[in-house]
Amino acid sequence: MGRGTLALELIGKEKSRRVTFEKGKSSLLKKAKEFSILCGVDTCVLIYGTPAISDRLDVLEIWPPNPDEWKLGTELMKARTSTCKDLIARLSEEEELISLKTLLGHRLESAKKRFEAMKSEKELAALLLQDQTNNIAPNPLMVG
Amino acid sequence: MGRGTLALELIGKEKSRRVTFEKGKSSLLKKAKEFSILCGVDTCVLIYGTPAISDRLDVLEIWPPNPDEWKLGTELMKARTSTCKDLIARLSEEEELISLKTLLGHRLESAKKRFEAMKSEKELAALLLQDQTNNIAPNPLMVG
DNA sequence: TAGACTATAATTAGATA
DNA sequence: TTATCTAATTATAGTCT
Repeated sequence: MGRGTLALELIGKEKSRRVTFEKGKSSLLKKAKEFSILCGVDTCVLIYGTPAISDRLDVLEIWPPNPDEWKLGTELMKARTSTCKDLIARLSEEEELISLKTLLGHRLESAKKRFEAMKSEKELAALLLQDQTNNIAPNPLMVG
Repeated sequence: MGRGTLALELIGKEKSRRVTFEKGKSSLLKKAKEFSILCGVDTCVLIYGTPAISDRLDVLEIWPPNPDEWKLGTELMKARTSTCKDLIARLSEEEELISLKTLLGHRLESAKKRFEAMKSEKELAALLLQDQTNNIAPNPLMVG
């Protein structure tokens, strides 16, 4: 599209790829928001920008934004993210399991073990509280 | 867009809304696929089409398609869905928790309890196996 | 009912600042 | 760098089959 036509394959030039990534991400999320509002359906987009985009870190981007990461509480932001909360609220127990299996696949087992390893409710509460005040640190396993 | 311009609000007429939903879904997923290929990033889209679209059932749509639901094993389909598998494979433990918190939010606790209630590895294996052979049945809690 | 058409709106690749 | 511009292309709302 635009001045020239692009083949449907990985963009070779890193600079062009990064520019197209930033433009395309905005466009995709805008489209998802429009679609969600016009049709009254909850929509969620996950983008895992590595390694073609970020050569040093893995970046998992989630739309609508993670409620834990909200810095401002304006009505506008609340409105923009309400669909995600509704989605969460309406997920049944079975659908949670289906979502988990789909998104986590064969790593379901390790997630289960992780949950079981949590000794107390306090530990979980502390973890949730921590992410509300700090940015999410790059995972040490992924760096270097 | 098109012949007229549409306000950014829920489309009132059910027929128009359903048509826009079908068109918009195709467009959104096409855009996601293009974005994913051009920029070399893994992308996942969840659409929860209820109750504005489907008045009787809740329909959770996932792109790329849920591997558990594949009926055909062509190379094309494998290629189209490989990004989702890669996404899953590369999720770190921390990122799993972040994803879980975002997608499940306040229902994290109930999911945790559900996992803990599973008595043995055999139970989980049986559940996974069951969904590979059967279609996912509509949740009785959601119907009627 | 679902698909094709099309005038118009929206997007965007490359260029430029 | 990051933002803006714009010709070229794609998407689509309403209409017609």
